[in-house]
Amino acid sequence: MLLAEIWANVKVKSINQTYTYIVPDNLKFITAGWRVNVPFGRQKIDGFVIKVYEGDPKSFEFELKEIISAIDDEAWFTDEMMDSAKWLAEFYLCPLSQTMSLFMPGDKSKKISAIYEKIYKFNTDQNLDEIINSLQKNNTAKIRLMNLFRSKSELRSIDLQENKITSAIVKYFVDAGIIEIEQRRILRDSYGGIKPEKKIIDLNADQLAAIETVSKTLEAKIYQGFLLYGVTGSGKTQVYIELTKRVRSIGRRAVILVPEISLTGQIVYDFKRHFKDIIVLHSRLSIDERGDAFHKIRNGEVGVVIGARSALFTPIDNVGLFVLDEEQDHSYKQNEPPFYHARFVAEQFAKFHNAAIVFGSATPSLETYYRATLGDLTMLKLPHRVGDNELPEVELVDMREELKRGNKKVLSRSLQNLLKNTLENNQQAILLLNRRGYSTFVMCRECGEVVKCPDCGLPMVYHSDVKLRCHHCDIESTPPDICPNCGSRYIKYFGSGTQRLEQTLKIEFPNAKILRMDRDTTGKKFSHQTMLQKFKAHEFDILFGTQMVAKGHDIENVTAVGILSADATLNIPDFRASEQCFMLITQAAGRAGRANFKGKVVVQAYNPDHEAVIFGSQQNYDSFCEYELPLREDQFFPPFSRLIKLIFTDKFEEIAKSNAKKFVDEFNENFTDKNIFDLMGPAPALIARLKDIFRFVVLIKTTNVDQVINFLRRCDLHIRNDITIDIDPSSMF
DNA sequence: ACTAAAGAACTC
DNA sequence: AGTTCTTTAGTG
Repeated sequence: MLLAEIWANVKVKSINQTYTYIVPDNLKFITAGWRVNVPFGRQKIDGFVIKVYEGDPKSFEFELKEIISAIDDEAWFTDEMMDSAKWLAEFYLCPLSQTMSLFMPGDKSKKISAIYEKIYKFNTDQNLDEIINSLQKNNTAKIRLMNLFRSKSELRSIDLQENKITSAIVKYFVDAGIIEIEQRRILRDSYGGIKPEKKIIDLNADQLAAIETVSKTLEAKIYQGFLLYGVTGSGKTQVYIELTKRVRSIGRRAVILVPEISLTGQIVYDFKRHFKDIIVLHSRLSIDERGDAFHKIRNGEVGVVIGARSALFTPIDNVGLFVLDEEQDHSYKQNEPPFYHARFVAEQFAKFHNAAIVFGSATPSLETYYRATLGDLTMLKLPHRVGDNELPEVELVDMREELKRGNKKVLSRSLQNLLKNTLENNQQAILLLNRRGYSTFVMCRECGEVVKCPDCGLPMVYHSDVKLRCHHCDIESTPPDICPNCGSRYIKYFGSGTQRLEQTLKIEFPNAKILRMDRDTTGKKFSHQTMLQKFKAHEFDILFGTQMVAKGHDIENVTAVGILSADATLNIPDFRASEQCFMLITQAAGRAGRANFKGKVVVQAYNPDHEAVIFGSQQNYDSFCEYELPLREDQFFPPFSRLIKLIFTDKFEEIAKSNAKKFVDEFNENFTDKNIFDLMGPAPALIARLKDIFRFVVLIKTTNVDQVINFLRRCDLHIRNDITIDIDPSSMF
């Protein structure tokens, strides 16, 4: 009898195996990869067919149940998708159902509702002229319909409507066997309307050299990783496009990843100039839209997939090129189960496909940059801006000085003047508010001193119960009234109050049109893009908002950029604080003066002496690396190690803590070489108490992740509900 | 002795 | 996860 191994699509860690079902006669056609409905205990659930084979149901100690039905009309998962899902589940220590769900639009198996339209075709056995001659001359509608077939072989209902042809007339020809009706699936495509003009761009020598280097790998059809390290405005997108052309010309496909939905607009537009068979994928599309996209990809109609990290998980085959634009961006990390990092997954997939992978950035992550210096990735440099536009002039403003001179406003006098001049010249400005994520800290506005933990030196985090906590050492204290460093009373609690900027701007520049852009104002699918388009069309003079205003769009008329509290990121208790601060300044500064005008940037900081701020203002990536890398090596942090973050949770603080401690002891017994396996914690998580559940963090640092992952599996950590495992986490706590 | 509530076990 | 079986706590 035909049996099937099914993986239940129930995202719970304790179900960590396949279940065997009988394949009923009416479903004999199913194979591995089909999605099915099965009875499971007292309920009906959906599941994935892992294997189909001949077997004897009586050889089981229990009665086997039958599969109820198939969900789709074909196998949903290709072999490649299943292999990838298996690898993901193994590496990220999560149930297979979780990683297989990544390859579906929506996490419950749902049949994609296809839309069909009628296509009217002329029966080619017939002679068009003879038919028209045979029609009565006064029946103009019938003649009109037949004449339409002279120019078109197929008609759609729009054509009939436009020519005022009723269904009765169509029916006459259908009954006579002259017209045939075909149902054809309509595939939704929200980006279908974009039809840019072709534009020929000359490539410079650096771009050509990069293209040639990667092309050799493309032609050899082997795996190789590249870092395309190009300053802002150096024409990386053009390199991606040329490489995509090359990979298409040898009959293979390309996957282009961008960090966020908001960034797909520009790159899709650029790619549409050169390619027709593009599909755009991201999580904001409706389930059915994504389903249609999968359908096209599965049919081989798509040559280029562009999208956010989820665009990795499609039925695409024969991929020759992966591109990760802005590879340093943290959006590539999924901060919920299965906590995958698209940068790492894309590289693994490139290995599966024997494909080239290009990581592009003006400010590469230290991980990627370090690998390139080791030769693990091939370094490709684009050191010049296209058209040799000048880099903007950057002025660093010491906000402590501003206060001393009596300016208590959020805008320094320099920035104030810059904005004034910009508006007078009818040019545009971007202001970046640096919100430091979820953590808040306490700082002296006079000397820039931040309250730090006496034990480890990381900034202490301010909590609403008026206490400061170190999230590394579990030490508490009360916030000081006067600065412990200089005795000043100007103590400021950073973390909120950023909304005031909009009011300030309106008062200072009453005639300027101001556009605010942040998470709250960019809800809908395209509003981010429409906002940018409006700003680009100069409907607004000043664009201000959080991080997202700093990211990859070029607007020619922007000549001024201001970064407020540029160094606030430094006070996040995380080893990447400096890197993030540096990146933010560099990226934001790169927005100024991209085309014909030289730009000017004002960077406001309370710690203008910090290397991250100095090198950021100079846009000097190499010096920043020289400064930061030895510090990382010292502390055994990435890129010199990889991290695994474990979070132990429990209703009782003591239990969470002691479970964590128990694990730490077990780990230390197994791994004695601290140069390869090191560990921090347990420490209370940044959000130490979430919904009355206590959370403790253990951070493993290692140069041998695979060995640690195997150890975690041996300890059965992956099936425990009270533990979260995050490999390559984006933050420490 | 009985019932309600909390935990553990199981789902082909 | 959702359901059922098993153990424990609570009650007069």
